[in-house]
Amino acid sequence: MGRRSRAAVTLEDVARAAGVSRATASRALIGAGPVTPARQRVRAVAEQLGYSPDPLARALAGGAGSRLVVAVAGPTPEVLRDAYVSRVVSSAALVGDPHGVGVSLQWLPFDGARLLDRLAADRSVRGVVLINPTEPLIDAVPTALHGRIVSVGTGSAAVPMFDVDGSGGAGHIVRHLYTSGRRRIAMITGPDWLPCTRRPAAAYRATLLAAGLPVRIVAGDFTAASGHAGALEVLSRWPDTDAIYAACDATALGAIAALRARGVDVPGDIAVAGFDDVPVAALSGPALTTATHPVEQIAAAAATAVIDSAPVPEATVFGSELVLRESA
Amino acid sequence: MGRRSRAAVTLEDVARAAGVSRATASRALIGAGPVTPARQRVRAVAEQLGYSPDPLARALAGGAGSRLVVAVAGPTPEVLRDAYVSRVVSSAALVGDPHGVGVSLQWLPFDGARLLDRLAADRSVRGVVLINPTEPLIDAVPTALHGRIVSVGTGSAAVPMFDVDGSGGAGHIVRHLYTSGRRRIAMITGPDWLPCTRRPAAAYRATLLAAGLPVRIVAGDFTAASGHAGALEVLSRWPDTDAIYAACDATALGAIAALRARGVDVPGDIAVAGFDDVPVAALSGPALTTATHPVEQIAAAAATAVIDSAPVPEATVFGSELVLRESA
DNA sequence: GTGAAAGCGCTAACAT
DNA sequence: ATGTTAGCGCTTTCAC
Repeated sequence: MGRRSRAAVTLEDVARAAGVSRATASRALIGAGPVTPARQRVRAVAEQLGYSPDPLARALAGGAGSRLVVAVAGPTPEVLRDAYVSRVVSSAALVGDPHGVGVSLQWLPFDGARLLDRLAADRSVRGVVLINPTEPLIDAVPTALHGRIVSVGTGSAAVPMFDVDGSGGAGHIVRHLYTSGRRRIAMITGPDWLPCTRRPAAAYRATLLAAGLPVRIVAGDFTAASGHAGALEVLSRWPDTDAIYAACDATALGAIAALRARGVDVPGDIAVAGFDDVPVAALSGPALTTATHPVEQIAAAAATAVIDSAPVPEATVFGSELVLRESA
Repeated sequence: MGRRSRAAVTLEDVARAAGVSRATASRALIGAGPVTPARQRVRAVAEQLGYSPDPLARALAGGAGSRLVVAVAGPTPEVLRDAYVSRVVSSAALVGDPHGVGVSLQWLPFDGARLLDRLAADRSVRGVVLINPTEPLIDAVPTALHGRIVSVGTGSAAVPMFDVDGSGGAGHIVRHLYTSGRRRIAMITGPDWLPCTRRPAAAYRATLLAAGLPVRIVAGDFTAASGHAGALEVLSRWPDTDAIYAACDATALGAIAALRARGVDVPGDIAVAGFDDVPVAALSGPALTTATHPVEQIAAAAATAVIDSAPVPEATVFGSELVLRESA
C-alpha cells in the first residue's frame, strides 16, 4: 500500500473513456448548457467509472470552494458555545460530506462587515450560512456572496432565509395557554438584538391583545439564567400571573427552577411553556410543554441551498407544532 | 469590486519580495530542514506581507487535505443525532477554521473498514477524528492514515486517544455516594459495544468491591429512555437500592423521571448521579449531581492534533471533577 | 541548500 | 458545441 491505494479516477480518465476532451467532460458534468449525445455519454461513463470530482482541484481552478462557513452573529464569541449552533453545524457537516465540503465555524461580531468581505474573497469558501444576523449585517453582505449565502434568522432579498415559523409556534402556545384557562400570561423574550426574536413576541402580543388580555413582557436572552431572573421579575411585577411563555426551552427550564425554588407549583400555580422541544424537554420535572423547532431540517436545507447554489425562495419557513406535556 | 476584491498575497509574491525562488520560500514556510538566513528572510517577509498559504493549493499539490472528517462509530446512523457528537463537531469546526480546514461528519458502521480506506485515499481529507470506535475498527485503520487520525474513546499505539478520565469521574461519584451514606448503589451503564464505557463501569465495580458493597449493574445506552427503563429494572431487581449512578446525564435524567413517576423521592429515597455535566444538568428538578466532561476541550485537542499532525502521546486524558447539586 | 521545471485535477477563456 | 491552451497556488522531484 503506497501513498494512495485506490488511484482515484480523474476527469482525464472519464474524458478519454468517453472519447472527448477534458473540457467537454467538465462541461458535461457541470451540467450547464444543452445535453448533447457526447455529454450524455460522458455522464454515463463517469457514473460507471465511479468518478467523483476532486473538490480541491475544482476550487483551485476557480470553481466552487470546498468549505461551508457557518457564521454566527452575536455580541460575543460566547454565542458559539450553544447547543443550537452545534446542531446547525453538525447538520451542515452531514449534508456537506458527500459533496466533499467541510464546515467551518466563525463568530460574526455585530461590526463584522469586514469579515464578510474576507469570506467573499476567500476562494476556499463555497458559501456561507449566517446564523441570527442583524439587519445591518445582512445589508453588509457583499455582492460577491450573493447566491451562495443564506441566513437562518432574518433574511433579505439578496439573502434567502430559512427558519422555523416562530409566529406560528408562539401562536400555538399562547392559544393553548388561553384555552386551558390562563388569563394573565407573561412572556420572557429572546435577546433584543436578535431580529427573529421579534416574531414570536409580536405573535404573543397580538394574540393577547385580540383576547383583551394584558401584555406582560420581560427581556431574556435564551439562557437558563435569564429564565430564572425573568420568572422572578414576573413574580414581583405581576404577582397574579398564571402562565409564562418563554422564548426557548432553556429559558423555560430556568424559569421553572426559579419558580420551584420560590415554592410556586408548576403548572398548578403558574403554567410554563417553552419553545424548541429540545431533547431534555421531555425529561424535566414537570415535563415541558413546548413547540417544535426542526433545527436539523432547517440547517440541512440551508446548507443544501448554499452547496447547490441554486435559486431558492426568499424565505423558507418550517412549521412548528405544539407539544403538550405537563408544565402547561 | 470584481471577482476577488482583495487580491490574496501568494507564495510567489513572498518569494519575489524575499529574493528567492518559490521553492525556497515554500521550504522556508513549511519549516522542515535547517534555518538558513534566506529562509529566515522569507518568514519575515511572509509575516509582514500577511501571507497565508492557500489550503486548497497546498492540498492539491500533494500536501495536507483541507477537511477534517469526524467519523462516529455506532450501530446505526442515529449516533450522528447526538448532542455529544454535535459538540465535538462544532469544536472541531472552530479549531479548523483559522487553518482553512472544514469539518465533515460521517457515520462509521461497525463493519466500516472500507470506509476508512476510502478516507485514507481521499486527498481532500486532512485527517480523521474517530468517535467511540470499537477495537476491530481501530485495528482496521489503514497505515496511510497513521499520524493524522486520532480517537475520542479507545485508542491504540497507532491511533492516539483523547478522552475524559472516565475512571476518575466514576470514582469521584461512587465515593461521594458512599461518603454520603449510600450503601446499595446501582449503576446504569453505557452501551456495551462501546469500549470506553468499560472504564467507568470497572471503576464503579472496583470501588464497591473494595468497600464490600454489592455490585448492581443494569445495561443502558446513554439515552434517557434507557435511564428510565434502567431505573425501573433496578427498582424491581433490588428494591432496597438507595443510589443510582448513571453513565451519563441524559440517562440520569431519564432515571429521575421514572423514579418520580413511581413516587420515589430523589434524593430522599434514592440518590441519582449522572456524568457529563451537560448544561441542563443544573436545571432539572432536582438539579443533577454529576461529574464534568470537558467535551469541547477534548475535541479541540483532538482536532488540533490531526491538523498539526505533530506527534502526540498515545493517550491524553482530561480530568473529571465532581459537581455536587441536589440529586445526590 | 537552492533554483528550475513539472504537475496535482480541474475550470475558463479563447479559438475553431 | 467542441477542442486547445492556460492557468489556479502550491509542493516536489531533479539537477546543480
